[in-house]
Formats: sequence, structure tokens, C-alpha cells
Amino acid sequence: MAMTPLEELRHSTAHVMATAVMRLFPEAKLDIGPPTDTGFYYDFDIGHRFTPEDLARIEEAMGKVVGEDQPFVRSEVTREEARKFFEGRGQPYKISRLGDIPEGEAITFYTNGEFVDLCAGTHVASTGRIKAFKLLSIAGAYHRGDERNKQLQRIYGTAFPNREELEAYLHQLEEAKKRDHRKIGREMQLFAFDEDVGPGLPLWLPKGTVIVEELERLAKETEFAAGYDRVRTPHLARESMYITSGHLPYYADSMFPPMTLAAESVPDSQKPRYREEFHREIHAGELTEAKMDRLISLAQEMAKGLPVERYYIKAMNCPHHHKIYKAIPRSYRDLPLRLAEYGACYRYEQSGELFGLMRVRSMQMNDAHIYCTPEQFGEEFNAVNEMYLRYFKLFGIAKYRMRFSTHDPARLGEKFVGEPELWKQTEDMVRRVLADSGIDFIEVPNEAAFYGPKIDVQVWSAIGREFTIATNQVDFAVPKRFGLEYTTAENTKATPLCIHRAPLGTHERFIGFLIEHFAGDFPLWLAPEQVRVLPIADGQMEVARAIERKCRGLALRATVDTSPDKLGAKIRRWQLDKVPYGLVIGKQEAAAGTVSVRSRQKGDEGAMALDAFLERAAMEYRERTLTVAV
RNA sequence: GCCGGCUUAGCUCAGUGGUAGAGCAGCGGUUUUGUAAACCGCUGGUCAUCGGUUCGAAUCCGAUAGCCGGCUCCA
Repeated sequence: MAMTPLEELRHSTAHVMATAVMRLFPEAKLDIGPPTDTGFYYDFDIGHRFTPEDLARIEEAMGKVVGEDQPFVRSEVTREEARKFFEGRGQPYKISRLGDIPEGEAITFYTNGEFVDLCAGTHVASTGRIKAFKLLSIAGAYHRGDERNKQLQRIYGTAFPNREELEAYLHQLEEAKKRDHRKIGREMQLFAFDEDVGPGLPLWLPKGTVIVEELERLAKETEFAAGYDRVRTPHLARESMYITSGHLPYYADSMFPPMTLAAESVPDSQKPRYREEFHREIHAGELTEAKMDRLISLAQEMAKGLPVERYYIKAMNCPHHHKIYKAIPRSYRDLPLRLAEYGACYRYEQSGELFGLMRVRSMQMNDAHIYCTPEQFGEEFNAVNEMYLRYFKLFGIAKYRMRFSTHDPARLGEKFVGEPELWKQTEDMVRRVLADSGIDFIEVPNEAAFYGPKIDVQVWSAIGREFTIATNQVDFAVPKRFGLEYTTAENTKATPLCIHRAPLGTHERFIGFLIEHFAGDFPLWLAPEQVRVLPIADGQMEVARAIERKCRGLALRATVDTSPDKLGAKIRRWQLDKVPYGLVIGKQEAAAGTVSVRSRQKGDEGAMALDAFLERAAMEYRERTLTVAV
């Protein structure tokens, strides 16, 4: 596969970096050093721990290699020659990589100066062509990306054809950091984390809650129009349900550990009396850590030997929804049945995976399950995809990627339920729906859910990480496990297909994404504060209050700046707070019944009648107008 | 979970073994103000936590927690 000139440059820079590292640390063992979308990396196995100071030293040594203007020379070798060469140099990873090259394919070395690398190429003519590079970070990375393998040290860097482009890229990185939802979320007081609450458990502050509730309203209206029914389910369920669903064996690690309690079958007289004993203990002096330990062992002692049962906090809503399906006998006339809920779920994500709002342990999903017949499937699946696209248009989301995840036949019965026919049928159905609708997508094997193929919509965070923002999944397996059925027109029983869909993902991730997408500059309908009245002096305070009341009468979120500051300061604060409209009220406006409007897009728009402004704002709100440039 | 780094006031950040600082925010007062910062004053920190070294620790060492950059994972 040919590299683009930029990839060639970056890959060559990776070789230069490896050359420099070998000069400084001759004992280093090399793995691989490919280009990436934004730069390059090289993986090293080395006893020394790279430090940020090392990066500067390595950069300096790289500068020397560039100065030596070493030509990159390609040579073909035999497998045996290559193996001997790397054995001689003590490079086990290279020998391992050699094994990846299929028989009959050319084995090539690229040499620059004293540095020789197993490499398919291609490269720039010589190291002197590398004009602008920078090493960015040090990271751990497993050999071949497998957790069971040794962790190597990876150095990330980037390179550009010239200094200017490198500087522009570094500047762009800085700019992206300003969009980071974690920074804006704190500045705008949208959400917060607290150590006592726990990692990955966000608190929605009042302003963030406004956004949450506006999104819920959007979803409810959209889903109502599309024929969904709303349901509500508990946050917990007995272990037995997750055994039925098949989730426990697959996902126990990702769920919070169960709550264990005395079984319902234990007579009351034998059940532990936590209450009295605890009460007595807890109030007998200070509550120390030692005492907590005593109380916990007391509880364990009391429960000892009793039959127990376990409850899990739900990590997904599907099993509960399946139970709602099952609560009532269903006929083909009832299908499709679309059950929607903004369900609260909890997942015990590994600590290192948590990332602001984008990856959390408590979340609310824009979830729904559509139960339908195979004949209805195409139309239903397509309707869900169209709902995605309508939403994306509403939010002005243009940069996304549809991923169609299919199964791997080699892993049937292990990672994927063993129903080869159903896999084929449903994947074909999805592929046909996608083709008919003309949506661009990429197909990725081996990424399906265990119960069926899926379409994920991928977006990128400000700092460039990729996330699934929405999902549309086929499930032909779990309804069967739950014994879901409907009576067909022929009066026989059949199992429905189920579509799991979450076009708005979770509140947490979706809002995290929206914060970055809009850089906090939300369209009016989502803005926590929509209108701020800015009286010039106290003399206009009464009029300002009256305008605030009028706005609120139209459900517009308005406030008055009651500070003793001068207008300039009020405007500045209004601007920094990213409020869509500011209404300046001075003596003239108060007398004329007008407001001087300031908008985020146009700045000072001059005076207009209050009613005219209210009509405009109310319409923007109602229509969910995308008022901001994104 | 793994590798590495970071943690000083609400926020942004100075402070390299010898009495904890600045700007902004907040609070109080004066000013009643016309489109991005009026003026004066005040409050606020167990330097993440615990332990160690030292006559003396924000500063050196260790552990723990949280966060950050990656890896792995992501129903």
C-alpha cells in the first residue's frame, strides 16, 4: 500500500527518532513505528523509563541525524538473512514481526546511516528532507495491542513539510483544548465531579440540567411522533434476570458488583436485625474507620449461613424492556412495539478509561427497543437511521462516520451467539437498508454485539478521540432467551426481532460532545440562560424585571444583571457567559417600550420593540433554530 | 486494569529545605453608569491524603486517592 507524501515524511521521521533513540539507548529493543492521522509513533522496549527531559535529548539527537542527511536505502533480503541480522542485533520484536510477512512476499530493509529497519517503506530520499518535527508524548502500549503482552514505551511525535505547518498544527492543538468539554463544563457550571461521590459519576448542575431536560423534551416529542410508547423501569434487578439475558457471563466485569442480601425465603425471625444493633453502635461515640470495620463485620456475621440473593444495578435497559414486552400477551397486530425510556444505567468502567463526560460510570441513555416481525424490520431499521440523520441536521453535526459492525464466523458460539443463519439474514437486511437509503458507511467485521449486527455513529472529541455517539443494533438472540413471542396471523407463535437504538446516545456523552461541537455557544433552545436583561442604571431595574417576567411567561429562560457595574462590564460578562441574547435597557428604551438587542452572532443589533424581540426569540426556541455557526 | 505525568485559594498560576503569594472570582463600601473590565477595602489555603527523612518539608523519599496523556476495554 502506497503512502501519501505526508505519511512518508512522518514514517521517515519515526525512523529518524528510532535512530536517535538507538544512539542514546543502544540496548533499546524496537517494535514498530508507523505514521498516524496526525503524526507518528515508535514503540520501544527499554529498561530505562523515558522522561519528558529525554524527549528534548532525543529531539536534539534527531536534529543531528537530519543534519547528516543520510539517504534512506531500500534493500531486499531473504527471510533467513533478516532473521540472522536481527538475532545478531538482539531485536526479538523485529523477528516476531518478520513472521507476519506472508511467504513469497518481498522482505525489505530500509537503511539510513547506521540504522537498519525491517520496513515495507516507503521513505523520503534522505533524512535531510525532514524539516519540521516535534516529539509530543510518552505512553505505554502493549506489544501487538494485546493486554497479555508486555507493555512497551511509545513515543508520539508529529512532522510537517515545513515549520509554518508544524506551528499551525501545534496552535490548532492549543485551540482544541479551549473547546474541551471538561474546561467549558466547569467554566459554564454545567456539571461537576466530586471525589466523595466517586470517579465517573457526574453531578449535573442547574445549568447542565437545563440542557439534559431540553434533550429529553426533544427525544420525547420526536419519539411520540414516530409512534413510540414511553415506559419506566427500576434501576435494579435480581441476578436471575441477567442470567436469562445472557449478560452476566459476558459483562459481569463491566457491572457494579452485586448487592447481596438475605433471601426473601428466610423467615423474618432469622433475618439480621441490622437496625437496632447498628443504631446502638453508631451512636456510641465517634464514628471511626475502625468502628466502620467493626460494623461491617457485624453485618457479615449476622448474615452468615443464611441463603442469600443478589441484585445488580442495571448496566443496560434491554432486559427490563423485554420484561415489559412479556408482561402482556402480544399479537402480530401489536407490532411493531416501540418502548422508549431515558433509562439510568451504571457501568463499572475501568478507572483508566474514564474521560470527563464522554466516558462515565453513571449515564442516562436515549434508549428504546423496537419489537417487530422480520417483514417489518427493514422499514423500522430505516426509520431509526432517518431519525439519526434528522437529529444530526438539527444539531449541525456534519462530521461523523457510520460503522456497520458484523460478526466473525470464526467466533460463533464464543464472542457471538451461534446462529449462523440469523447472522447472515440480519446482516444482509441491514446492508440492504443502508444501500437503499444511500447512507455512506464502512463495514467492520468482528465488532458486532454478541446478539446481532449494529450500526454505530462515530464522532470525534475536541482532542481527537473517537466516540460512539449513537447506536442502532439488531438483536435476534436475546428475545428468544427471554421467551418473547407474538401470535401470528396463522395463529402460531413467533419470536420478534428487536432493534436496540439510541440516536442521542447517553446524556453524558451527547452533551459532552455538544459542548465541544458548539464550543459552549449553544443555540437558543439549548442555552441554559437564553436572555439576559442589562439595565444601564438602577432607574431601569423595574422595567428590566418586567421584561424578565414577560420572557418567563413565554418559557424563555431570562435573568436580569442586577450588579452595580457599568454597562461595559455587564456586556462583557454577558458575552463570557455565552448567553444568546442581551437586552440593554436605558432611559430611552424604558420610555419607548423598546429593547436594544445584542446577539451572539451579530453583536449590537440596535433597538426594536419588545414584542418583536419576544416573538423572534420564542420562534427560535419553538423551531429549535440552529443560530450559531458551528 | 497497565505505563508515564500532574495535584499550591472557587478558577488560572508563581513559589527548588528556613514565616505561603499574584490576578480573576467572591464579600463589603463608594460610584448610578449607554455597548468587552469604575474605584477602595476585606475574606479565603492542614500546599490532595497518610507516612518517612531533616533542627526545620509546599519543596526530598514512599504509599494511597483523584485527575491528565496514552494502551487495553467500550452491551
